[in-house]
Order: sequence, then structure tokens, then C-alpha cells
Amino acid sequence: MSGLTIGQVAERTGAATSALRYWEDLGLIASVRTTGNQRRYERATIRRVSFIRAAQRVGLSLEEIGAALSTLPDARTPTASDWARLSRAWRGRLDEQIRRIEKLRDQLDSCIGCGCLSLRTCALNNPSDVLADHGPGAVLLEP
Amino acid sequence: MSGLTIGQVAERTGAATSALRYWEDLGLIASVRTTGNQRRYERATIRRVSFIRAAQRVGLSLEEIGAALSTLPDARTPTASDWARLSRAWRGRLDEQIRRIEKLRDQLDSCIGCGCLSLRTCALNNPSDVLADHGPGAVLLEP
DNA sequence: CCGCTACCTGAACGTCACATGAACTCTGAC
DNA sequence: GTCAGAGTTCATGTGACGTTCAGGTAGCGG
Repeated sequence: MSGLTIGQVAERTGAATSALRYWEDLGLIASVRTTGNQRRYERATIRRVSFIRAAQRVGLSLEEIGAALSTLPDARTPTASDWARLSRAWRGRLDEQIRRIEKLRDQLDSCIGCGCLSLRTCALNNPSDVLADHGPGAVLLEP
Repeated sequence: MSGLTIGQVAERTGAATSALRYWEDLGLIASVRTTGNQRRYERATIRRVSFIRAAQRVGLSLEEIGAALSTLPDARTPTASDWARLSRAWRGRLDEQIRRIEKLRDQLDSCIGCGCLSLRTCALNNPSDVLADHGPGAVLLEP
């Protein structure tokens, strides 16, 4: 076996082939080419792709995922402990995210209590100390 | 005072005027027009806009936000208890979101323990029972 | 009444993360 | 050797969420 085709990787990971090509363009995954210019993937790519998809489900951007993946060794196939190190880092990330949502939730609760939504002191109107003023969605996941 | 200009609403809420016009196109907010065709907003619009922004920070789409806002009374200015009802609904939403992230986090932990990332039984590879296979980002916020 | 700033519309542009389609080539089972 | 099906590149489309620009109008202090 000289490597997995893009279709095989797609089937095993659930990612679309178009996504796999796109991620390769971005440098998130790598492939070697056959003499006929077709992509062939190492078995370890399955893990990498699974990780990308798991990270996306948490809402992280491909740029951030790429940054995380770049901490894996280039030269050798990543070991379980390489991945474990990454997973520990993600745990911190997820904890942080939970903390932020809880804070917003608690602020909403306090607004329910005081009915103060129009006041300058209301957390809902002045959440700058919790979540900075960024674009939608992604803000929850920023550092 | 015959209402707030778009610039005043923008300044008080932190939203861009272009965003306010866009949200008005979508029906999330309303305005009356002066004889010279300029927008004038009710004071209550400040709350509405603040809510939209708060909801966006949690990652919800404008469509969902619009659905929530449509439960507010059209005829009269929303009271504190109108808003409180909305906030309670959001609390459930945020709790749900936290629960999902926690589940994913715990699954990552189990992967650290077993080093099984490549196995079919690993939660990281088979998270379908946790988060359905949707597009990126928004998935965390789906019903 | 002058002039400055804010405001108006509509269209074009931008980003992210791909999906889709056209036109063509490779691979592998028979 | 043949042929279906899988793979290739490149261009273009999608959808959410706006921003920017062009070309003009409103409103208000002086």
C-alpha cells in the first residue's frame, strides 16, 4: 500500500475531498503525489484530519488550527504523546471558552434581576471587560 | 427630542451605522423617517441593538436573533419583564452550549488517557453522538 | 444664506470555508 | 486494452455579515 487516496481519507474522516484539498492549500495537511499527479496520504493524516474536524466543531478557525498543528513534529510521525500534548492545550482552550459563556450567562441573569438593560452600568450593555468588541461568532474563541 | 439619529444609536451601542442599516433591512430593528428621509430611532432601539450585539457575541446568527426579537411586542415599548422573558430563554441556550463544550472536552480527556486517536471507537473520531456533522463554528450553537 | 457634517441609496467589494462544474487524466478490475 | 469511476486543476458560486464607495441630500451653527 502506497498511501491513501483523497477519497479514502474523505470516507474515513467524513471530510469532503474539496475540504481536504483546501486544507492542503492552507498547509494544514500534506500529501505526496503519484507519477500521475494524484495525491497520496500517509495513514497519520487521518489523525490530523480528525483533529482538524474536532477543532472546527469547537469553533476554531483554520488559521488557529494550523498554528496548533504546526507544533507537531514535521520529521517523524506524531506519537500518541505528541497528540496528548496538543489535547491538553485544547482542554485549556475549552475551559476558557466555557468560562466566557458562563460569565455572559451570569450577566444576563443579573440583568433579569435588575431590569437594567438600558443602564450604562449593565453588563449587557458594557461587556467590554468580558468579551472584546470583535466580529460575530469567532469572538467566543479568541485568546 | 424627536428620536435618535443613526449616528447617535451607533455611538451609544458601538454598532456601525452600516450594520444598523443592514439590520434594519433584515427587519431586526425599525425606524421612522423625517421629512428629509433620515432615520430616527426610538430610545428603546438602544436596548434592542444592545441585545443583538450581546447575542452575536454568543455566536448566534442574525436569523435566530430576529426570531427571538420577534417575540417582543410590536405595539408597545417592551417592558423589563418582556426582556427578562427573553433573557431566561437565552440562559437555556447558553447552558446547552456549555454542556456541549464540556462533553467534547471530556472526550478529549479520555483520548489523552487512552492514546487511541486512530481508533474507530475514539470519541474524537466518532463524535456524531455529541455534535452533528455541520459546518464550522455555527455547529456549537445549533438547537 | 454658507458651509460643514451627518445622512441617504445602491452597488460593489471583502472574508471564511468551502461547494460546484467543466474539461481533462489516472488507476485498476475485467 | 478498455472503460468506469476516481482524481486533477481552475474558475466561479455560496452564504453570512457586513464595509466601502460614489454621488447626492438634510440639518444646523454661525
